[in-house]
Amino acid sequence: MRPLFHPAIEDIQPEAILYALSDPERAAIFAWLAGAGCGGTCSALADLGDRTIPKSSLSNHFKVLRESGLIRSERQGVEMRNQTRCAELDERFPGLIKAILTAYGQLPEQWKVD
Amino acid sequence: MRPLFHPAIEDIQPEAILYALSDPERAAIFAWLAGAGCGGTCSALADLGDRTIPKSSLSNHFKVLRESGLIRSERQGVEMRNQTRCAELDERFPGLIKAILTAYGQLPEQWKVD
DNA sequence: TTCCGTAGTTCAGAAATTCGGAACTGTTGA
DNA sequence: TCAACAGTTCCGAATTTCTGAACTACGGAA
Repeated sequence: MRPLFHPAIEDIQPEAILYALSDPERAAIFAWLAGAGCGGTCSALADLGDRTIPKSSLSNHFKVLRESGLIRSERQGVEMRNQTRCAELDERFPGLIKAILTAYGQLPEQWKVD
Repeated sequence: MRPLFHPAIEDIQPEAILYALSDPERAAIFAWLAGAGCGGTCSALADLGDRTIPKSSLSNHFKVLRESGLIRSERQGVEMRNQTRCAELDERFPGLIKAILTAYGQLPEQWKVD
C-alpha cells in the first residue's frame, strides 16, 4: 500500500473541495466526521443512510476527501482513523465549509455557536 | 429548441450547486456574470482566460449552471441573456455563494461591502 | 418573402471518469 | 504460522464529459 497523500494547506484547491463535497454520500461522510470529532473509521460507515456502501467505494470516497484536503487519514493499528481538517480549511477558505454543511442541513451541533 | 428549464428556488439542491461550481471554467463564468450585473451573453465569453472554449462546451456550461439553479437565462432577440440568481440563492443557502467565490478569489468588487 | 449572418442548441461518437466485485496488502491476536 | 479483519488496488462495465458538425431560431437587408 502506497503512503497516503495529503496536500499541504496552501496547495488545496477550491475546485477539489467543491467536487469532493458535490457527492451527497461523500458530503454525509464528511459531515459525520466533522460531528464525530475524534477519528471515524471506514467500516463504521458500512451503511450510512439506508444503503450499504461497498467498501471499495467507501475507500475511494475517503481517498477523494483526503486528496482534496478535506480530511487527514492515519493508520492506527488495523484501522484507519480519519479526521477533518476544518480548522486549517476555515483559515484558508473562510466560511466555506460551514456554508456547505449548512446548505446540506448537516452542520454539526457543536458548530452552531456562531 | 425546447424551452429552458429553471428549477424553483426550493428545488435547488446543494450538490448541484457544488457540482456546477467545481469546474473552474464554470465557476469563472458564474463569477463573471455575478460581477457583470446585467445579463452576460454566451458569445461574450469566447475566450475566458487563455483558452478558447468551444461554443458547444460553453452552451453546456450555461445549461449546467441554469439547471443547477445558479443562473437564469432568457432569450432576448438573437442572443441569450444570463444572470445569476444570487439573491434567491443567498436566502436559501446563506453565505454559500459568497464563500465559494471568495475561495476562488473571484468575489466581485460590489460584494465586498460586508 | 427570401436570404444571409449571428447566437446558441442538439447530436453523436471518442475520451475520460466512476462504480463496485474480486483479489490483494498490512496488521493484530491466537 | 495462521486466521481474521480493515482497508486498498485492480480492472472491466457503465456512465459522464467533451467537442466538432449539423441544426434551429431570430433579426436585418434587399
